[in-house]
Amino acid sequence: MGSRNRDIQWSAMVRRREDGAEHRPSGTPPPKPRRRPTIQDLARAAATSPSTASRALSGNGYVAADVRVRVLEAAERIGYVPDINARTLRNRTSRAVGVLISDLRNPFYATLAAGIEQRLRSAGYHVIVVNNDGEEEAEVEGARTFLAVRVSAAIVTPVSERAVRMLMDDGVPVVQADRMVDGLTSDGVLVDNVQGARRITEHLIGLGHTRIALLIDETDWTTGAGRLDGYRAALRAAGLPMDPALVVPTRFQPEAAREAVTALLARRPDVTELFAATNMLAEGAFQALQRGGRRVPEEISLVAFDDVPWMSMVSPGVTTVDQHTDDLGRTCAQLVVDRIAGSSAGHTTVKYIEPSIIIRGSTGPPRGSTVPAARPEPGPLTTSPPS
Amino acid sequence: MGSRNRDIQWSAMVRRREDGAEHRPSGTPPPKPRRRPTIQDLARAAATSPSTASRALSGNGYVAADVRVRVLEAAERIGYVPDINARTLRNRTSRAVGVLISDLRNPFYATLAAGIEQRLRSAGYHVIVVNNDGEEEAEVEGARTFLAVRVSAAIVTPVSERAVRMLMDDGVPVVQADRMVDGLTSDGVLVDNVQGARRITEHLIGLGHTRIALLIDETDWTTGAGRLDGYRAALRAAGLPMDPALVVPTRFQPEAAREAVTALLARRPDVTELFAATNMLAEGAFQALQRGGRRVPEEISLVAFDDVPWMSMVSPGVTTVDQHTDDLGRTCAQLVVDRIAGSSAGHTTVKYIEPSIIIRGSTGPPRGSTVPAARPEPGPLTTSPPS
DNA sequence: ATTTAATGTGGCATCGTTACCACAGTGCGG
DNA sequence: CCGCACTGTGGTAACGATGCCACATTAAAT
Repeated sequence: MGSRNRDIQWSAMVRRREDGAEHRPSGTPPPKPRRRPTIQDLARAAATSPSTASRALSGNGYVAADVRVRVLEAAERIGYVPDINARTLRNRTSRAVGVLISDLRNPFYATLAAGIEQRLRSAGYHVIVVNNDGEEEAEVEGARTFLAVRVSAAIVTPVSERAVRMLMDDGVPVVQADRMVDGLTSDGVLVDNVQGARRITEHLIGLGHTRIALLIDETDWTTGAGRLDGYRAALRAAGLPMDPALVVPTRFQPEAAREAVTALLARRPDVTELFAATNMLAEGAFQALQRGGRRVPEEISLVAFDDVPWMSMVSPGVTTVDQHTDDLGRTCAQLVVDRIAGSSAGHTTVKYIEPSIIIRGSTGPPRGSTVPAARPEPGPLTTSPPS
Repeated sequence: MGSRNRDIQWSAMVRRREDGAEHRPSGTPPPKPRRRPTIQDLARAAATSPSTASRALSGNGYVAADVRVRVLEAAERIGYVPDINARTLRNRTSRAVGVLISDLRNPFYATLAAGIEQRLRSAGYHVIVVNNDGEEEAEVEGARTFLAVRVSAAIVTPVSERAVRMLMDDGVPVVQADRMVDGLTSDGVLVDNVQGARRITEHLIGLGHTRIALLIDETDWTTGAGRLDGYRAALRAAGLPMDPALVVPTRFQPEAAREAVTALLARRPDVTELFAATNMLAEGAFQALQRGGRRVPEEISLVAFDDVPWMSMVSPGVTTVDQHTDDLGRTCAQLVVDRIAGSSAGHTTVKYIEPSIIIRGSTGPPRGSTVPAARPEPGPLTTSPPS
């Protein structure tokens, strides 16, 4: 399959083709693309008409058994591959779905995309991926691309209202993933942020923490707002004081979070617990604690929302809310499939993914607590049923 | 933008639309897609002909200035978006590029895809992503999809020979990424695996290690073969014995690597250094060391090939070979752009990405060494120039 | 004044596929 | 024996965009 001979691979930075192809001056257009066999060629090869060949391939309408076989064999023989563009043009509907996400480099979005692609592919769709890097312009540009290729649906982790609205205005079914634009009625799959945040906060309270800082980058979306609400609800329910200074705003980058945490710890040495609202913020928080030489969880505990790989690699592992991102992606894809099939016509569906809590070593009783530390390390374990 | 009001978001698991749309029984096809304006509609709206409208939009051929303005305004007004399928059909060339990769959930591939998408998007292409999960069947299926949509090029991290060959046989320009199928002459972007492995092995030898185990999952591809060769070359150059029992084969999953490492350490307690050939293997190796209670790097050192996020989060951080994956992806995309533009016609290009070494805390002198440990922790630092 | 060039415009065929329709056989019941 | 349902086939017209070509108008050159 591959080469075992490194010398061959290694011999040159640039290999030149040795075939007889004339050297064409650079700048000239590439050689005319080889003409691909059309259904006309196929019909000829199978000694029938294009209409019949089409019916034989698609299974719509009458075709004699032997003719069908002839057509299929001929298709195989001449390497016929139908032109999706022509088909889409004619049928006015495609098997393409647009996926518009914020940042493939973030494992959350990568996993989401993987889940979406997996299910859509097995349902016979292909996926056009546009990354928007969190920028509205790129998002709108992506939406325009989706309209241009006539995708039959789009899955979007929205950054702004415009893109989703554009798509919906044009009649493209949209599934919003992870968060939804307020006021736009589309299908969606959300995580139960309130419940996840509340449950993990309760876990902390149960350990004896009373001064829990929440590190958060936005509260404009249901994600941030829900996590804040869950945090507050847990405090309220436990009758704990709600100290506004413990809700620490930050930008979304790890570096920003790191600085925010460092500043917080200097300002409020009484904090015994950090709750990072996203995996990026958790990254910064973790680094701040590490560089500050804080022992976790003896001096200070840490929890996160959104489980990503590094959290189970570090020690102590980070206690976190598992969003079941893969499932989130697959569910989005399923809604798309249902919507296209028409089985969800007449109403929109918003599904909630029930997150679970993964308790690792980063949480323990607050320092000075009389309760002996019962650390479940090693080996992450889940305390809630799968969603 | 988003909702601050969790109660609204929260009120129901499934919201039903309140508009007057009649409830259609499920199973029936969705309502007819709203007819999108065509270039005919645009021409009418701009009081001109389709030909002129086309010229006005594309900039090919003569159009009076005022007419151009009228057309552009009309396009904006009626929301005209050209149909890519019709255009592709007519032009026999598209702005779509297929990307066929192994595993979006692996940060290596996710980053690669992100780099590819980024550059292609800025060059005006859109990307069709197919994940093959390392399976040949899925890969071939993906290639078939690319042929069907008439992509103008494809970027592939090959799993088998078939898919790449299929594409090339059909005249689709292919850029092979990370590894290349032996005997197929296409553009490609590879990492200088030999050099990377050699340099990091030399680093270990410089620290005093002599019994360095290489954990590796395959040597059939240039990736594995190159890393093995680099490892051997460094040993040879240093005059160290080449113990075949220290080249440890394993399957590619972290779990397999974990078991392989555990078994190795039991069998060969004299090993002072582990070199994991991929990020997945490093994950397993790291876990094995952690669970086995080995102190790193005092008892045993660890290095990896391919830097992924968790390696800089754990402590000690993992010394590793940085493949500049993002750059790898962007370079692939650039080759595609050049190939389509015809500027690389007449020869194929294979580019090598020069990796660099990131020294973190997981490497130190072997136990029993008289040289005092000079640990550069904390703070990763790069010892080589960027590629 | 007449040719020639430059600027502009619209008609038309085409890309490859499919659905609709007309039509041709066959078998069967009345 | 005729009509009718059923099976099966191929012709044809679209889907929407575009580039070629013919043609029209004006400006410039002889």
